[in-house]
Amino acid sequence: MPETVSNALVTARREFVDLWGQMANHWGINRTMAQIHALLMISPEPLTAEQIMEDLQISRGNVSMNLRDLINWGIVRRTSIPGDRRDFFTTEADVWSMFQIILRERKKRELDPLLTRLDECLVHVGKKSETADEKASHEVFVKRVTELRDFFNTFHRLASTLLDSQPGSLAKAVKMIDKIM
Amino acid sequence: MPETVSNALVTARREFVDLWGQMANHWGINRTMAQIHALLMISPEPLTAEQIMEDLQISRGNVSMNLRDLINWGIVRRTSIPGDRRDFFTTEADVWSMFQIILRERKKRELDPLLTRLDECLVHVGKKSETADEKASHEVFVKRVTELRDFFNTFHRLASTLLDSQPGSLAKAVKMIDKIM
DNA sequence: TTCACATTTCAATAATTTCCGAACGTTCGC
DNA sequence: GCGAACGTTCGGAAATTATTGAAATGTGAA
Repeated sequence: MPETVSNALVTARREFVDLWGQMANHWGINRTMAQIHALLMISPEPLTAEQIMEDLQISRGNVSMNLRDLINWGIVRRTSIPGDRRDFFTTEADVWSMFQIILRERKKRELDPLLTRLDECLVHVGKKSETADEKASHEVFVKRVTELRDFFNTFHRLASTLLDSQPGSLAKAVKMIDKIM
Repeated sequence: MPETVSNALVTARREFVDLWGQMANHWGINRTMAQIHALLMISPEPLTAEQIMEDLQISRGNVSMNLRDLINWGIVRRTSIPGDRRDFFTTEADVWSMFQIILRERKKRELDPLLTRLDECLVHVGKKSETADEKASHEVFVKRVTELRDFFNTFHRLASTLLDSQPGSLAKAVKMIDKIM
């Protein structure tokens, strides 16, 4: 990153990195990880760990571990520059691709296990019950869990669809849905 | 909640409460809050604070504060039973309504501010830059932030649409998106 | 191979979040 | 009014999560 950037740009960059970090909190994501990601997104060229360290004022180890996580998520790549021994890092430039990568990962880590475990709840609860009280409890349980399962199943299908669709599909779909309703 | 529920039902209930609590972590939500919510979802009748306390083995204060948050979110209601001085609590029974309530709240708390602040980033960065390096940085910044803004704007519209749509709309919408692609 | 530097790992520490429980306020029945 | 039951709040403890810093490991050039 050039060191000659203007004040306005520096400020706006900080604002963005900070914003992305704050958003991460809401989404259950480590703040520093999100800040590194933000930094990479707005950098014209790949960055070294040292540059990230200095810009965010965090330790070497912290940068290293969070970069590893980002790479595991699939949204950051390690690149190299000829004649330079250091590792450089970039993030996926295209917003839609980035969204798909994150969606794929969260689906795999959260949605799929959620559906599996909801089904397990239904299996484990069994079929019959004796007393009237218990029957009511049983019925409500099965009803609610089944509804949740169906609901998240819709999301599952939505995610699958979005995962192999073109950029812009979402926007188109939203417009169409608007018309229908 | 009846105390005569069978072992299988008790186990399945615990499984569900636990599952919901774990999911909450991924979504940046307090685990206990989610467990209380789960408990209310699978209860045929409203519960008292004391029942929640005992079931989840947590303190009175913890229950009280988390119920307050749940009520602020709008997904839990305080009800009363004639002849009983205690407060009873229920959650919205319908999954789609629950989804809409949460969506509305998250839109207000996260998406709207996000869009505002992304726009602010674009305003603050200004228009011109001098050096070649800076020009590149500037351009990339504006490009990326604009793309993100547009992307989240699509979500904003989607959310608005879903907020005043009928249950089942999402499922229909998913089918439509499938067709488009 | 050795050197110099780059990178990763991890135990210790710091920061943050969550939670308990005591103290307080309120309401109701007596 | 008084006491009992109920609900809320909040300071600090406990648990969890994030971060550092330094040692260990890896890597490429000569």
